[in-house]
Amino acid sequence: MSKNLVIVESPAKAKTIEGFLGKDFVVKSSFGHIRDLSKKNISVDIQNDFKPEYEIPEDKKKIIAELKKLSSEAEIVWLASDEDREGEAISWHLYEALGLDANKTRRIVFHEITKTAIANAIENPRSIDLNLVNAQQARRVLDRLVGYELSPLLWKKIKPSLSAGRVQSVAVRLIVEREEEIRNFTATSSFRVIAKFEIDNKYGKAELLAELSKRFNSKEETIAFLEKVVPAVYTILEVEKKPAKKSPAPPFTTSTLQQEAARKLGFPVAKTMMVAQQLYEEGKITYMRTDSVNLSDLALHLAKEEITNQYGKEYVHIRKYTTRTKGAQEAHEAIRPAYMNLSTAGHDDSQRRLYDLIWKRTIASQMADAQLERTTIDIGISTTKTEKFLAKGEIIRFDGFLKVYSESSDDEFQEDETNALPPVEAGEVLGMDEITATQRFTQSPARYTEASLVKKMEELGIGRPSTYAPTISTVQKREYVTKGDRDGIIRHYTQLTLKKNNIVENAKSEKTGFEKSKLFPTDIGSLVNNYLVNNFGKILDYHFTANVEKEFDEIAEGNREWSGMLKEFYGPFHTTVTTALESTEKVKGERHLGIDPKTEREVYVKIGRFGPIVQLGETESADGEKPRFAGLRKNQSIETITLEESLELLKLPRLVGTYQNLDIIAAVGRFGPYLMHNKKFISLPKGEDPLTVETDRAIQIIEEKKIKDAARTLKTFDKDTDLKILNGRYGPYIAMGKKNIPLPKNADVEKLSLADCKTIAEAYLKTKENSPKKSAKTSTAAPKKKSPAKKPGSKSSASKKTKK
DNA sequence: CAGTGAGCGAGCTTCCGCTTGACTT
Repeated sequence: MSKNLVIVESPAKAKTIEGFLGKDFVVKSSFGHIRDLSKKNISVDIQNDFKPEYEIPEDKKKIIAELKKLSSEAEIVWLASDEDREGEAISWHLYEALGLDANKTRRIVFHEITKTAIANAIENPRSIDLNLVNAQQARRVLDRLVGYELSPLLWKKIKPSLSAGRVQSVAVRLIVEREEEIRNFTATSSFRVIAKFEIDNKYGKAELLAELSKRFNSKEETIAFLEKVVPAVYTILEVEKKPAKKSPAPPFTTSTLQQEAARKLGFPVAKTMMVAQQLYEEGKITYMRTDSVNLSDLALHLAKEEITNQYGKEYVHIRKYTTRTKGAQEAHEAIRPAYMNLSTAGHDDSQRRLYDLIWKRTIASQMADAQLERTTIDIGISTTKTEKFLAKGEIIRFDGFLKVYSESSDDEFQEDETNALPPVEAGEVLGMDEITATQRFTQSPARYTEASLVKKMEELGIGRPSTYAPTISTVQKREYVTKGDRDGIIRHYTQLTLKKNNIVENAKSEKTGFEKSKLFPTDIGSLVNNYLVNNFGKILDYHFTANVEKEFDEIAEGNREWSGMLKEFYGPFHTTVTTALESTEKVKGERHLGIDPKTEREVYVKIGRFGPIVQLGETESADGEKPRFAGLRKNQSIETITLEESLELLKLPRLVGTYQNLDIIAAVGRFGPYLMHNKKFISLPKGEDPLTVETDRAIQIIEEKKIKDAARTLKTFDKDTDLKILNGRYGPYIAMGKKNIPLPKNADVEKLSLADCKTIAEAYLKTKENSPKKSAKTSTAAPKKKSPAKKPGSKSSASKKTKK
């Protein structure tokens, strides 16, 4: 009906813009891309200049139908997707899929969502930039070729359902190599010497801590130094004061928001994005997937007003930040509050905290520098010329932006705390209270957190704001990487103290290396990575993306033909894939650990069907004896396990003792350590070791489990002991043999007869057979996927989220 | 929920980037 149809990418944006344009405009959203290569096969005609075969995915058909109808009725269709490579492609796909008429189609772009910006865009339409579209097609096709040729290779060589891609494989590589660095790291130690001086001058009494200009590598050197300074006199040589300043960090991009929300609020990146999305949809913040640090003029103006009102005009310093990130496309503004004068917003705690962070960061970015004064005091030692003590301090003369916000750092081991120093003057002689020399160790590189991995990926130009969080979830879903904690280790160190002319040595210990929510590579992650790095080094290269981006840019500028670029890449790539496929050998990452002294058989560690295992003996041995296997424990890995640890594992299953004339066996299975008694499995509680658990304790655990099971049993039948009604996590259910059948919500357990149960069970199993695509055979391989078992009759059997 | 590991081998898995819901678990 309307004269003008405007199509943007996001519905929230559509709503805002519609308000700015008059009645003659209707604004709709495409919800992102509307066409793509088919998921089922590679969908690229390689022989025919890599022609992509596009289709409209099922969930976009309704949108396309609606847009088609509206566009046929409109006089002018305005394609207003983002002004980057992907946005240009969206416009082109819309043009093609909707069958638009060139004469009534206009391409417009705007950088900020204000009435004037949009009016301005409408005044200055252009046509679709096909070079930019082709650059996007090259990107899309290259990613498809890499992903859909490498993944099947992994299925064949390593394990089904694995995946590889330009982005995810490099992300995994970063984590695997960081782990290697940590493993190869050897800590060295040095002695850090700190003196405590007593000041007593015209300004009063005070204490002054100062560090020696040199660290000693050995205890002997340290002691020699301390002995040398026993008779020393300490004099202040110089007091140097220097002005310094600190500037605020730029406004948030997706990546920096994820980092700060992780550091300051402890949010995983997926949570940050979810909460930001909620705030965006409420109109509280601007778009949350952006690589731009730019703020609109309107935003700057309002920030200035807000800062003046709240803190005074001396706190205002309007700044224009420029993006230095590799490959940034800057189709949006930085992430900022929609209304600068709204200092709090959000419906729940997470929303309020994230909004607060965004508000403060944005406001601070437009505030004055903090003015500091850094003081260094040099303290001379009368008995040596080669060393001196230094005291460093810092005071804030003008807080500026620090009044509102200060950025956190990833560095967990910041040792230098800076505070104000007491007033002193050159020439003063100081009283020495004590000198402490503490052995300090160098730290291994830190494991990545989700957020620090995003930071690294952004630096390398790998991935985009819309994919950081999904990529991190993919590599975890594939079990290449797990998020976990590491207990620290106790480290012993030496401390030497000089006090009242005596040198005392103390042996001390500290806990070090404790890590929480860090990314660890799994064995399969390392295995896949090593295989890919060895065979596809070019793609796994940290600079691969940056290099192809340069070529995409050439295509975008019209200086290069896109199918030619792909041909150059695909030729050698495909040859490598083909040769790799020809060798039929499976990749198992096998390591030979040595020989078991008892049986004199070889011990190996490798990846088995269900994960890493140790193997005792050959698969095809001359004496026909079969090998024995044992799974690795959670905190063990193929790369680090020793022969001794492997032999320990091979001691299982082990006979613990007997109870009620039946054997108790301890072993480790798919779900961790367990006891087996009377053909029943009983998980070993945390802290119990299957290798050492004793009979008495085992009996206790078995009895506890029996009591628990009894509490779980709601009803049994004498005629059929195979069928029971139990109480589970999701309410009462029928346990029939190995199958579990949930009971209807309103079922009265008391009144149910055996026949009733059987009827319910049969009905349930029947619907279950029919509902999934294929009838579920006994699933041999990956038992991960569960068929969506619907409860019969009740559609709204909404089981509320279970908290763990 | 469930507690294997050999070998055979149906039928399936998979990429990156744009965008939101409609669904479980």
